[in-house]
Amino acid sequence: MTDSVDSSLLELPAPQRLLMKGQQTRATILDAALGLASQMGLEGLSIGALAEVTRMSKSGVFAHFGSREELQISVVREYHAKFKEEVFVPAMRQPRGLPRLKALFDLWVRRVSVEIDSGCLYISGAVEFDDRPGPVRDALVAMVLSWQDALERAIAMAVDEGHLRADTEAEQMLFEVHGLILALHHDARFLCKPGAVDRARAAFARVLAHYATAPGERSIATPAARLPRKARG
Amino acid sequence: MTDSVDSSLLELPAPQRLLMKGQQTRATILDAALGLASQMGLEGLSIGALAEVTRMSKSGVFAHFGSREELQISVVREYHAKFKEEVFVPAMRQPRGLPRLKALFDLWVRRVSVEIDSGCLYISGAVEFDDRPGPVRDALVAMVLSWQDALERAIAMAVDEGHLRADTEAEQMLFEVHGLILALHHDARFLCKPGAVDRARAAFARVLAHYATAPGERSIATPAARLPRKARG
DNA sequence: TGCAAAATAGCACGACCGTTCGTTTCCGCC
DNA sequence: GGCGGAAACGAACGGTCGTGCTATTTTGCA
Repeated sequence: MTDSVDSSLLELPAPQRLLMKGQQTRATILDAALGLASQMGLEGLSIGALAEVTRMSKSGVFAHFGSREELQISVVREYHAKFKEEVFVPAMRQPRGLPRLKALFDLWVRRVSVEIDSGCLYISGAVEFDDRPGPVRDALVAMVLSWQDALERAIAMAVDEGHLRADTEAEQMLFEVHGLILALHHDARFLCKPGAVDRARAAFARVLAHYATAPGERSIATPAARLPRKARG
Repeated sequence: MTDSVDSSLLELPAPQRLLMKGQQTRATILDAALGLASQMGLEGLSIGALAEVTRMSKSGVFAHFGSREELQISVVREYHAKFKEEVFVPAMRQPRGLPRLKALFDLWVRRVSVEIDSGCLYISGAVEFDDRPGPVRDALVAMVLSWQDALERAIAMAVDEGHLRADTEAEQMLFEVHGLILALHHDARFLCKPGAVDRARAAFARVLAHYATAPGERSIATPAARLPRKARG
C-alpha cells in the first residue's frame, strides 16, 4: 500500500536508490492518463494522445509501463487511491454508525458531482469491461468490490450501533444506495438533468428512513446493541 | 415509425419499388451489428468485424450506411425499436395504473437479465457518449428520454388512478426506479453477483410501498381520481 | 569530472481502422 | 436476350494504434 511508488525500488541490490526522476515523471504521466481515461474511457486511452498531452515521445511514455494494459491497470489503481483518499478516509473520521454512513454517501455524491465533467472510472470501467475478461477487468472488479465492502461494513456497523433496524440486509441496502449513485451519474452526465444531486440525496434520505430503527421498536444507540458484529456471509 | 424500412422507398418516381434485396441484407447487417455493439459497445463496433460476421466485404457493408456514424445511429434506432416492442408494447396491454407500471418494470428487468450476456445499449451507450457530443449521442439521448418519458407517464397515471400517493413526484420516483435497473445491470453483468434480479425486485416493491397510497389516507382506485391528468412540466 | 545506468527520443514495423473508387455480379423488366 | 440500375466486391489510401529496436540525453553518485 505504498501508493504509486512501487516496491521494486526497495529491492535493489545496494547502490543508488533515490533516482526519483523516473517515479516523478511516471506520476505526471499517470495524472494526465487519469484525466484522459476519465474523458475517453479506459479503452479510449491511447499512448499517442498521452504522449502529446505530456509533451513526451510515445516510446518515452511507453517505457514507463511496458504495455498498454499495464498502463490501464496503473490508472485504475491510481484512481482507486485518489477515491479512497477523497471519500473513504475523510468519512472514517466520523463516528461509526449513521454519521459515518451519511458521510460516505455525501462524499461519494460530491465526488460524482465533481466528476460531472470528468467521469467516474468505476462506473465507465464497469460498463466497458463487463464482458471483456482480462487483468484490467480483474483489477477493476477488485477495486469496486473493496469499495463496496467498505460500504457494507459501514452499514453493518450502523446496524450494530442500533442506528438501523436489526433485520437490515446490508447487501440489499448497498444495492439500493449504489443504484442512486448510478442514476445520479447517468442523469447528471448523460442526460444533463439539473437537480439530479438533490434527487439522489432525497432518495438516500428515504432509504435511510426505511432502514432506520422503527419508532419505539428499539431505542437509538442502545448500548446493548454494541455487540461484536455477527459474521456475515 | 415504419421501422427500418425507410421511407425513401415510398417516394420513388414510379417504377420498380419492391427490390427488397437491399433492405433485407441491410436488416441482416443491422442485426449482426446489434449483437456486436452489445458486446463491444457502440465505439467498439467496427465495419471490418461486421463484414467478417456477415461474410461480406467491408465496402459492401459500408455502402449500406455511408458512414460509420450513420451505422451507429441505425444500430441505436434498431435497439430502440426492439426495446419498445419487447418492453413497452406488452406493458401497454396491462390496465393503466399500478398493473401497467409493474409490468413495465418487470419486463425491463427481464430484458436487462436476458441481456446479462449481451449488454444494454442504453446503459453502455450512456457511459460511452456522456462526454462525446455528436449525432450518435443525440440519437441516444432522444431514445432514452422517450423511454423515461413513457415511464414517467405510467407513474403519473398510477397517481391519477389513486394507486400511488397524490403527492408523488413522478420524476423522483423514476430516478429511484432507474437506479435499481442500473444497479442490477452493474451487479449482474460486471460483478457477476447472483441474486441481483431478486434484489432489484425487492427494492422495487419497497419503492412502490413507499409511494403507495398510505393506508386510510385515500382508498385505492377511487373513481374520483380519474380526472384528466394535470399537465406536468 | 567521469562513468554507468536510467530516462527519453527517434524510427520502423505490422495490424487495423474508416473511407474511396473502379469493377464486377446480380436481378427485374423491356 | 439484352439493357440498366442496384448490390456487392477488391484493392488501395492515409491514418492511428501498440510495440519493438537502437541511439541519445540526462541523472546520480564515485
